Amino acid sequence: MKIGELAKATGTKVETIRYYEGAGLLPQPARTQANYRDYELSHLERLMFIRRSRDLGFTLKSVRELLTLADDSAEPCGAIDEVASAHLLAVEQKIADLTALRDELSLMLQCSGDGTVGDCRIISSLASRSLPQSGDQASGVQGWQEMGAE
Amino acid sequence: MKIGELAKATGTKVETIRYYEGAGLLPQPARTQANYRDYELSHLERLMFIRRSRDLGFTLKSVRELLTLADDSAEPCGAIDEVASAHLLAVEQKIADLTALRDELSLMLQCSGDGTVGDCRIISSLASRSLPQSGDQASGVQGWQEMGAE
DNA sequence: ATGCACCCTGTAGTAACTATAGGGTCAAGC
DNA sequence: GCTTGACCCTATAGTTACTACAGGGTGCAT
Repeated sequence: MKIGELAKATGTKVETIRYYEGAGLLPQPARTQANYRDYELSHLERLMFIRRSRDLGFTLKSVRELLTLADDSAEPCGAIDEVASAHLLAVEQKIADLTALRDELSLMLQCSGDGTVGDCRIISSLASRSLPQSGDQASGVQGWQEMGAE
Repeated sequence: MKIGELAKATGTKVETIRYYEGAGLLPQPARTQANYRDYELSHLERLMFIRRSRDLGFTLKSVRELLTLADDSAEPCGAIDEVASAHLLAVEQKIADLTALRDELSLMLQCSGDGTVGDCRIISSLASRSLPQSGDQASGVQGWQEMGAE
């Protein structure tokens, strides 16, 4: 199957598939005479694995790890368990962070939009400190930007 | 105050401050004879605003918008309200996504690590489809990676 | 005068794609 | 037989929000 078909079958963009190949996640397929990529079922399956893992929030690094582990099917399950557990923990932490955030945001939004900016609660709420809470910068909610609050 | 002091006072890295200046979020400060940046209180306040907004998950683009709105303090509060509400909505969506994710992950993890990879539930769970659920690729959980599940 | 902590600019690297430029291939229709 | 359009190819640059150099200057203390 050609790359466009594979893309459609997995809901992936063509460029993304080529990117995965370059990143070593998807093995290089055979080529047709015209130098088109020619995929087989195994590629489809592997790509579905990758996409599903990504949907579940695993990084490509983790996916690579999972794939390596999965390829060696004699390996004990423990290593995979570890990757997944670590991820679950991270997800739970992220949920906790976001919940705290949501509470703060909705509190902030009690300022309904009738006054002017001068006495806007949101602005003063954002301006108020409480910032270097625990000293470190890299803590807290980070790395889940571009959620579309423009 | 010098850039290092400002950094310490706000829990921001020096490079990040310079980055904000380049990105037009922080106005260019005066310079000392030695060409060192010389900040004033207004810079400190503005930087705190930026950091707090970032902590609350606003993109730099949104922060820029909020700052522009805040600068014109005669403006009605409505526009600010809009930015913040959109963000709150996005956060709530993200929480819902992550919660669904967590449930799926913890279900997956019922496979305790005693078998071999061959019959690991995690792998087969990841391999199973359910992928092009609603046809579009850009949906679902996306953009909150590097949570450390390596 | 020598070390050290701090400052400067400019560039490249990170993650995971996405988009663009500039081309080649294939099947259909006129 | 030739063009049109949909598809394919490679290679490179752009995105977000930083972070990390490299290579050099400054200020103060010993």
